[in-house]
Amino acid sequence: MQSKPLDVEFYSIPANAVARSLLGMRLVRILEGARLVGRITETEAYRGEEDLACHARAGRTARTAVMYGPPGRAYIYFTYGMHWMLNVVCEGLDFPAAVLVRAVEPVEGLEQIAQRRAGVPPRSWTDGPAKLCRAFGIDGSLNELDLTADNGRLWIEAGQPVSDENVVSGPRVGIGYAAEPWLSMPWRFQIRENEGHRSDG
DNA sequence: ATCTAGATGACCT
DNA sequence: GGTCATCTAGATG
Repeated sequence: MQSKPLDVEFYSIPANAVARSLLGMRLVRILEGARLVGRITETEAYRGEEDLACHARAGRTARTAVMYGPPGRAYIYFTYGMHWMLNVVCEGLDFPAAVLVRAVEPVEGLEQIAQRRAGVPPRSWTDGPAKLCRAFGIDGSLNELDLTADNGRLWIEAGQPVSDENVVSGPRVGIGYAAEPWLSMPWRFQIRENEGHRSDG
């Protein structure tokens, strides 16, 4: 399936809407000549300086400057001393907003992914924001990259859209420091089948 | 299945 | 100097 990167329009709407729409889209990474593809299954939206969970709550800094730039760029940051996180900038110029890609389902390039995640069970290869970055070789060198351009390294393509009945939304993860209403804002989205792994009956 | 603690460095106050 | 949009291994039912 050959496709073009999603265009700037896709990212020019409120970040929570982008986060919802990104479910089912395809994250594509060209790494050492190999093509890795993952179906996006979980996202989170962060929007504005008022959002106390958003990095931009501290205003424009060296780190958050990307979020104030044009939509469709990658915002990739380092945390916990060892983890990279992939976000896509959303909304308009000078309004800081982004969507964190929290999980994907491996679709292509399984051999390369398996290599990068050696010793880890397949189910856990890309089911977390830092895990997928490791599996896809995404790090700070790709920060600020334009994901709407033909950059030959990283972009997002259209995929099979997910219907509302198959989407679960809820509060964002790991932001316990934030006050209400931001703490409970339902800006985390995931595909229902990926919500939990229970098989009871 | 669920909990806990440690890793490890950039970032903001 | 404390905090962090996390992950993993290890211990416990």
